[in-house]
Amino acid sequence: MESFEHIPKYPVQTLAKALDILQYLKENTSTEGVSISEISRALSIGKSGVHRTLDTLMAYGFVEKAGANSTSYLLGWGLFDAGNAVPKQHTLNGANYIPQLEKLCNRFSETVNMGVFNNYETVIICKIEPNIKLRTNTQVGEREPLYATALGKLFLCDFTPEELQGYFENIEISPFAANTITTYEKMKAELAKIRHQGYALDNEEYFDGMICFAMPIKDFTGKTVSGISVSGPSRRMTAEKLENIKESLSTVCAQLSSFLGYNN
Amino acid sequence: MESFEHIPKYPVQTLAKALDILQYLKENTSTEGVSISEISRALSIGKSGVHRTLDTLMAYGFVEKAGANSTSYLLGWGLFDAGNAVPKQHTLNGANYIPQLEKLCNRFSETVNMGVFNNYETVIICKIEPNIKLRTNTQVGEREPLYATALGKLFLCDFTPEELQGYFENIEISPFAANTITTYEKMKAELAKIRHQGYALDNEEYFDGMICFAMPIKDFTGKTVSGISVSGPSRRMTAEKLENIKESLSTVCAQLSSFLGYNN
DNA sequence: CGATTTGTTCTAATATTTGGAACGGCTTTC
DNA sequence: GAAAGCCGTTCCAAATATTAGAACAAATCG
Repeated sequence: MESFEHIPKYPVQTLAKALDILQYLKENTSTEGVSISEISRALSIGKSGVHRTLDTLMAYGFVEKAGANSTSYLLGWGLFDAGNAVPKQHTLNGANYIPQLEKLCNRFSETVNMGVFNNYETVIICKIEPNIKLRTNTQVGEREPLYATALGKLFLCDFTPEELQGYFENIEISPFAANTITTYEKMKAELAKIRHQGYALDNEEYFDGMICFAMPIKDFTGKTVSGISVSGPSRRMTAEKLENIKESLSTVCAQLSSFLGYNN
Repeated sequence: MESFEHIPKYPVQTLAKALDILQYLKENTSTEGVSISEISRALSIGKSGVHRTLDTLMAYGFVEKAGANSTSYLLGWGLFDAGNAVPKQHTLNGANYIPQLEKLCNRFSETVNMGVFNNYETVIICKIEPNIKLRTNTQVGEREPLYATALGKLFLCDFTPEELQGYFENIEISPFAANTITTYEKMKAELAKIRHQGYALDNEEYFDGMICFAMPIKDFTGKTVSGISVSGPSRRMTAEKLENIKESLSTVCAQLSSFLGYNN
């Protein structure tokens, strides 16, 4: 996995430690926050260093104290804000794609996801659900593995055989569901099929009982920069419905791709 | 103005510079990215330092290169990721407020917003709309000025007269709509009224033809940390309706405030 | 009520960051 | 087409900022 990540030649260690702390804070799920001592122990950084780092991060709103008389820390709204600025700088921003995703959601009454490729994972950047009461496991901002999802396989299509092999050698493969593709060879064949078809199908490869149909959005270089998926329970995703989804998605993705300068 | 910000006793300067760079990157609106030299000039940090810092930030996905062969930088999806984790661990999260906001939205068939105070602006953290087809200009994660909105004025209520004056001297005032309050004196009177009433009204101060009613959520220190607003076209926001909104919001905000330890 | 653990402060030793200079590649300009 | 300028990148030694650990008071636990 390391070979895929960007490794700075001249890392700023102080900053790296601060980002490690931020990452550790992010993994906290409670609203109680995390104490300085806990961070110190977990990351093997001196208490005083953690203290000073959190103090500085707090000045920028990236972390906050957890509340009442708490001395524990949470991620702060300044980080929320900064995070929400990210999509605006990326190429698809001007395309006004959300109404299109909503139309797709309304038409098929299934969950519509949009994802981008980042650091050998898919980041869900937009999610439209048919019924607000039905919540699936994934949420905006979360990451999904490439090899087990329809969106992810679209991104894998841009990998050379060597890159794909490297990917499979470096990541930890988990059989999430009945049909998860777990070997390089099978994936190679699958990707060939996807490239030929122009769409990807996740047939119970990530969640048992769930099928996901996805198509790519490409930029002017032909690279798949994003993708849209429609997913639902297998029994509702009939062949006929999938065919209709394919047609609709095809139109939307072609339009967004041309927005990015993709021809043909 | 400064007195509001948290000033670390022992700042980690290296980290502070990195966060300055991140903030500068955030202000960029284009999809072209920002060059190392530009950042270096703008923030008076040596080119090599900017380079090394960006390299480290890139390793964590907080920034990205703008394109395959580009040497300019954009905010990265790792930051998006981190930002989306913020609401999940915030104190109000445990209050499970979204259903309450939805109830408000359903009851009045108007847009319900929730905002928090951060860095002298309001950050919209949740937005519930009665009809998905009607879109207002604001979106989750975006910032609104304090002086022109109902939510913002709630936060201004915590300012001392000196702080308020400093605020008005340091920000750029734009008359967004017919009734935008643009002077310190008028705002001072308005805030006194709001403090007395316990709610804030934006009567066509941000968008012409739009009225917004807001009430504060306070934490254990009595500080207004968040607020909820209901907004709609003036003709629909009758006195009677506003009275009903006031009652409903009052209940919800009191409940959420007590959740944060606010007494009385 | 004693024992532990917490956050915070301080200091001196250390390792880190720093900015400037140098380099090669690229674009612009004359 | 040559030269000048700007770019990102690398390197280095000087100097600064960070670090870990100890010390302390306050809070928590048994």
